[in-house]
Amino acid sequence: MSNHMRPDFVAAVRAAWAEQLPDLDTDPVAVVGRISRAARLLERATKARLAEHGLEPWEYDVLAALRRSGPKATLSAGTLTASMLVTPGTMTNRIDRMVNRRLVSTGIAPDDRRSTLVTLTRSGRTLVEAAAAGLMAVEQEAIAGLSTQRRQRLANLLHELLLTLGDDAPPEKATTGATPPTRRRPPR
Amino acid sequence: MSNHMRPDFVAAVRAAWAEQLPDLDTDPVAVVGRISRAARLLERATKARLAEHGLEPWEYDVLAALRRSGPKATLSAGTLTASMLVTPGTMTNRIDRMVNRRLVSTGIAPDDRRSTLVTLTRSGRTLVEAAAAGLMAVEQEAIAGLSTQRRQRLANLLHELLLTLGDDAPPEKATTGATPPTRRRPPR
DNA sequence: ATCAACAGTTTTGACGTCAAACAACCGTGA
DNA sequence: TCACGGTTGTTTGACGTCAAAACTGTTGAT
Repeated sequence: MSNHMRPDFVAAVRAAWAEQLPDLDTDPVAVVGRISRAARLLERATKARLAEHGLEPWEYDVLAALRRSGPKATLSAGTLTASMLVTPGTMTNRIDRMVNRRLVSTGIAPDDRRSTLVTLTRSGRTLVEAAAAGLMAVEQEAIAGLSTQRRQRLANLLHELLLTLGDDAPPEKATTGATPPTRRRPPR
Repeated sequence: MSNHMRPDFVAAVRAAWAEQLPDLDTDPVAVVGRISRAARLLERATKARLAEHGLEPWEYDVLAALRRSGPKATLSAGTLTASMLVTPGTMTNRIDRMVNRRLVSTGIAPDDRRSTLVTLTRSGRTLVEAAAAGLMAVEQEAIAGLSTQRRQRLANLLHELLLTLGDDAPPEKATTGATPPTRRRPPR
C-alpha cells in the first residue's frame, strides 16, 4: 500500500531504522517525529516575519494572549504562565523585559495582593495587532500547499490528538461550580 | 458544520480572537498552532522517559542518528548538524559533552581533515538501543488515543505538509549525479 | 487571633541554543 | 606553486528557559 509519495525526512529516518534494527517498531515516529519536525520548520518561518515587527515569538505569544483576553487586555502572571506551558520564572523574566520595552504595564491585583496583573499598553496593542495580521499571512502561505479540505482534516486530527493529550480549553471566566483542580504547571 | 468536538486550547484561542478581532482570519492557527502545541506536549512526555535512561532529548537525537546511520555508526559533524536543524556551534557543544560522557568518540576524517567524524562508543550504542525501545513505547502510548486509521491519516497529512515546507529526505550516500545544491544550514 | 499549610511570584544558578567572527583546510585556476 | 573563494568546525558572548529555593500574602482550622 505504498502511497507513491516523495520521502520526507522522517520517512528516511524510519527506513534507516528498519534496516539497522528491524525489530524496533517505529510506527509512532510517523506521527510524533513529523509533528516535532513541522513545529521546528514552521517556527522558523514565523520567526522571520515577527522579527520585521521587532518581536520575538515569545513576546508575540504574551501580547496576543493579552489582546484576545477581552476589552481590558489584562491577565494575571499566573494565567499567562499556565496558558503557554512555561514555568513561572520564565514568565517573570518575560514580563520584566516587556515592561522595559513599554509593551505592557504591571500592577498588583486588588483582590489578591500576591497576584501580578499584566496589562497591554497602547503601543503594545498597536504592535500586536499589526504583528497578528502579518503572522496569519505567513502561516497561511506556509500551509498553502495543502488544499482547504486537507487543512481541515489535518486540523481535526490534531484536535483529536490534543484532546487525548489532555489539552483542554482553559475554564471560561466565572465557571459554574467550584474551582477546578486543574494542574497546569509544567511537571518535573 | 460544527463537529461536536470538545474544545482544545487552540479552539479557545480562535474563539477569543473571533470575539475581539472578528476581521482577523485565524484559520491557519487551526493547523500551525496545534502543531506547535502538540510538539510541546509530546516533548514533555518523551523527555521524562528518556530521563530514566539518563539522556536528554538532544542527546538521544544525536545517538539515534548515529545508530541508524549504518554498521559503522559514524557520521561527520556537518551531517549531524544538517539533519537536526541546529547551528554548527550547537553541534560542537553537543559533541564535546557527549565525548566527556564517553557516549561517542571523535576523530578527523582521513579524506578531508576539516571534517570531524563522530562515532558511537560501545556504551553509547547499548544506551541508545535501550532508550529507543523505551521511547517508542511512550510515544505509542501518547498517540494511542487515536485509532490506527486516524494515526495513518494524520501521518500522511503531516508528510504532505512537510514536503510543501521543503523537508525532503537527505540524499542517499553516493547519490547519482553531481552534488545537489541543497542548503540545510538554518538561515538567518 | 493565631498558626500552619497553601498559592502566586520572584530569585538564583546552570544549561542549551544561537549569531557572528574566526581558524583550518580544500580545490581550482592562473 | 600560490592565491583565493568556498567549506567545515570552533570560539565567543548574549539570551531564554528551567528547576529549586526563597518570599509574600491568603485561607482555614482551632
